[in-house]
This record gives sequence, structure tokens and C-alpha cells, in this order.
Amino acid sequence: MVRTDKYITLEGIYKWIDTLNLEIDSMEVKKGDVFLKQGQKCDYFYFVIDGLIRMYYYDLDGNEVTHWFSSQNMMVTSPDSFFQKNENILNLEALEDSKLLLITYEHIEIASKEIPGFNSLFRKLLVDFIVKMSRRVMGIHTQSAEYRYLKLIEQYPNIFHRTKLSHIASYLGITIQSLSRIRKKLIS
Amino acid sequence: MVRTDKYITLEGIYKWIDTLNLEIDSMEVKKGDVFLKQGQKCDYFYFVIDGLIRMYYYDLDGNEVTHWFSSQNMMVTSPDSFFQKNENILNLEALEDSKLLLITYEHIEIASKEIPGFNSLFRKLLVDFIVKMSRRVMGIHTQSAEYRYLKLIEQYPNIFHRTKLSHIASYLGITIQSLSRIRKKLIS
DNA sequence: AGAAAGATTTACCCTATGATAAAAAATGAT
DNA sequence: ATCATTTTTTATCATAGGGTAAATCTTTCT
Repeated sequence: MVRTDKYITLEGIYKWIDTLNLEIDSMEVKKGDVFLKQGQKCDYFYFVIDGLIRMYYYDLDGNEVTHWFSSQNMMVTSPDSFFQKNENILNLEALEDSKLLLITYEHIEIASKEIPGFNSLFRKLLVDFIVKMSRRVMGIHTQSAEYRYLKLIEQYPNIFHRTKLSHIASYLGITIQSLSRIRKKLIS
Repeated sequence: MVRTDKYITLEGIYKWIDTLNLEIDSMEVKKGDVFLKQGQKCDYFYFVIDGLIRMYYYDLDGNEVTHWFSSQNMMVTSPDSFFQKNENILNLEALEDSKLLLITYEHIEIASKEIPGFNSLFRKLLVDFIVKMSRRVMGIHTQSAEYRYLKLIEQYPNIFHRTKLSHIASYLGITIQSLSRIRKKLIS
């Protein structure tokens, strides 16, 4: 959910684990696995070592709406559940076979106390995400679906080519049919 | 920008200042004052002691778009500029005569090192904001403008009654005319 | 390969919202 | 109180995107 490559690298994470002698579990999931479901407590701040994860929820009509994608070296969690202990409404699905690091709340509390610089780093991570979400709201409010689609391909070509159009459509807040129409218009 | 009443009270802030013997400036602004403008560096994490602040930006056509409101006991800043030192695109305007506490990056760094529990508190603050922004994206993607308007009145009646409809409209991502139409429909 | 299931596109009509313009109402200044 | 300015409403027309349904195209499984 939070893109971290700018601040936290895989090596950084491993070094951190090493420093603390923490036991941090990892998990392998198969393509198609939904390893977090709405209603289930989200116990981890997942770090994606490899693969591609889709976060989604259900709207009032029961349709899946994609909320976020996370690939290598990104983090993903249900902030509502993981940090605030509220009911979790998010689902996490592996779009490819993936490997994840399972960071607990306790790990974060320990790192916060023991590792100099961790808090500043983690703060940056959260702020980075706030900025991304803010930009997304701004984008929806001021840009056409077509423009947002083009921007998405430009900024995340990597993710775009590894997922279905239906996921892209709901991420953009439009129907599959609408996206198809936009794509047709762009070709000609 | 960040609603904090749940976690950080005015007394908490003062106690914190007291604990550290920090010199934290405050500032009084008059209704209508735009005290942060796009392009200007945002040096403060503003804490609203009293009043009402509107955060807005300009879309490509030069129209003002309201991004956020902050009233008593809420925080507001341009995360992009304050934390990440990027170009600031946000403007802050006082919708009423207001009083603000000016918290610097340095204050936060000091508090982070010196005050036990500060990091955990501040993390909650940021996460709270992430959750709010996420909900906003979800709302835009799955709810009608009418529903979002009603929700806004319900959740922030306080803010709603102290600001112009044009600000509400752009906050909701619709035109003033559209909002007017919705309001008319709701009356009948 | 062939069948079945799933994903995407196309076509049709419909609705919410946008754009422009003008009228009405509210606010503020002298 | 009056006039000027700003805000909100109303009206008309245009358009992006939604909903339903069906047609292709693609993938997966046997």
C-alpha cells in the first residue's frame, strides 16, 4: 500500500531485522490467493519481497473495487485494522506468486524504540503515502478518466502490464466498458 | 489537514511545549488572509487553536479546488513541502479570524527524540490521515455526489455551516451548479 | 485440439454532471 | 437605506460515463 523504494530497500529491511535479532516471518502466496479478507484482522505490515499484490474492497453493490497495487519493495497493509484496530474492510490478493515479509505491530514498536533513525524513516514512509493519496484525490477531482489512465500507464507501466483491465478500471473509478471505450478512442 | 482531536488535544500540545521548553510561535490571521501560497515553502505544521482554515489548489483551468478544511484542534500542513521539501502547490486561507501554532520540523525532530510516546502518537496522527484520505478516494469511487454531500453535512456540520457552498462543491469534486441542483432536489 | 470459462469489446440507451448564461438572493460598503 | 459586489440558483444544452446485453477474443483445462 505504501511505496517505499525511495526510502526503505530490501537490504535495509534485512539489516534492520539483523540489528534487532528479530524473528520476522515471511510467507509465500500463490497467484490468486486472497490472504487477507474483509472482516479478518490485519496483523501485518506486509513488505513485498517479490510479486504483485492487489488491495480491493467491495462496494455497496458487491462489486470489487481495486484500491491499490503493491509490487517489489513496496509495503502494504490495512491501516485501519493494523494501526487503529478498526474493522478491516480490505482484501489482499496475490496477482502473481509472491513472497512477503510479515512485520508485526510489535516489531515496529521495538524498532521505534531501539533503532535510531527508524522513526524519521517510518514517518517519511507514511507521509509519502499521504502525498500519494492526496494526489489521487486531486487527480480524480481535476483530471478526466482518460488522462488518469494515461498517467497510470506512464507512472506504473510495470504494474499496468501485469494486471487485468478490470482491476485498472475500478482503480480509476470507472467501469470496464468505459475503460474499453477510452482505449478504443486512444488507438484511433 | 490532519484531524487530531482524537489523539492530540490543545492541552497536550501545550504540555508538550512546556516539557521541552520549546519556543513555539503562534500567529493570528484575519478572515480572508491567504497565509500560505503555492510556490512558497511550507515551514510549519500548523495547529489550529481557533478558527477555520481552508486548504486549496488551482486546477489546470485556474479554478480553486478546496482540498481540506481544518478547524479547532486540527492540524494542517502541506506534507509535500513540509516533510518532503518538494514544491508546494497548496494554499492556506483563513475562512474566519484564526489563531495558529507554528510547529517546525525541528520541533518534531526534538520531540521525537526527547518525548517518550511522541512517535507513537505522531504515527497515529499520520495514519489517521491516511485512513481519512483512503476513505475519501473510496467515497468518490463508490458514492454519488448527493450521498457524499449528505455525509459531509452529517460528519462535519460544524465546518459546513461556516463555509461557502462553492468551497463545499469543489471539495466534493463537483461544480457549484451541480451542488445547487442536488440541494434543490433534496429540499423537495 | 476442442470445450468451457473468463476477459474485453461493442452497441444501445440513459443519467449525472459540466459549461455557459442569466436571474435572483445575500452580503458588504458607503 | 442604497448601491455594488459576491454568491447562489435556475435554465438550457452538451457530454462523459453508467447499465444492460450480446459479441468477440483469450486463457485455461481436459
